[in-house]
Amino acid sequence: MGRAPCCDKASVKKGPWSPEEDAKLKAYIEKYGTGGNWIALPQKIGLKRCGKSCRLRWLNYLRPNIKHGGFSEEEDNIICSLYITIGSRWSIIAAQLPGRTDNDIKNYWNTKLKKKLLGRHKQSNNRSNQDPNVMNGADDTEHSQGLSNSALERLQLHMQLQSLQNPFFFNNPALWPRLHPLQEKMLQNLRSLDGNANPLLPSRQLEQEQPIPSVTLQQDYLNGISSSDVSVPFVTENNLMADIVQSNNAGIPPVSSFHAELDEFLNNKTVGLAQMTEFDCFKEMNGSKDNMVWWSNGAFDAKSASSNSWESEGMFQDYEMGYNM
DNA sequence: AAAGCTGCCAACCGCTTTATC
DNA sequence: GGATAAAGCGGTTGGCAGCTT
Repeated sequence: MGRAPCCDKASVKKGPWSPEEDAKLKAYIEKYGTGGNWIALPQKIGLKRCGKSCRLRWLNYLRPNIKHGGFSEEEDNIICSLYITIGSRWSIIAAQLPGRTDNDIKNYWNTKLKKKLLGRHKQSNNRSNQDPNVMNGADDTEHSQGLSNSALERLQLHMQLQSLQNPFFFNNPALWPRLHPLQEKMLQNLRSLDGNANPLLPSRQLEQEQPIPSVTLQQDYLNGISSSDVSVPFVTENNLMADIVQSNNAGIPPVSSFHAELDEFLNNKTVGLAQMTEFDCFKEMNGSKDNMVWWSNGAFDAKSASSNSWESEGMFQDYEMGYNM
């Protein structure tokens, strides 16, 4: 038995909003607010619209200070950084970009930014096909049935940036940081799908080849640091995010090399072998728990933070999906 | 000039989370 | 603590505009 519809589908209007409807909704909300009940709102003002539709229209279009289009490079950087870090949590990403809506950012990512990043790398990687340690472009996604596109994209972006920016580092597995077991598992799964021949993924020995229950993995991930190896912090998304956002909130240029490199990358600057600064996203994430202050420092509303924080089980879905294959 | 293609974006759908009783 | 309703969220779709052939 399904859930009851929020409104009478037959009697509500669908499709684009007319200027009259916009004016009605805007005038009412500006005067009285939403009254805490979107469902009842359209009836109050005589709109033949679903409450959800009204809410969406207000949030994405009518709300004051909404910006449309014209994303700046700084915004590109933030979106890209956060996407790599947390995936398609558009509401969280939007919370870091004043005036932007989650829908806007989502559309922008899907139609432009993703192509700008993955597309360009596809070209650059085609030129370096001879090197099995250098990854291919986004098309390899097709070979990875079962893995979420979001997780895969993020992984690809991580690694593509690594390989582009620092071939020396990338070709020397000994220099690689220790990954979280989940991340290792994802890499291994990706490799195994291609019979280990997928040039997207360089071969890398797992240090400990033993099955880990997903519950344990989740717990480890929540802890951020392995209880058995405190000296080598795992790659956590939180720490990178804290860096990215703290830089942004302070209104100062980003201090992280990740940001700088990403900025350079987005601006299509050439990076040669001579420029071997250690571009290491992972290193950026080796912060302390203090970095977590971002989550509660008012950078975005606490409700959003709580409902979307790492303690939400959903964040592990991508990883688990890969692990459980 | 017109048909087909592609990119973009507003809006919808349905699932999940949160709040309330 | 469970049931229900509302809100929030992310994925998907439909339609329009501009471009290509």
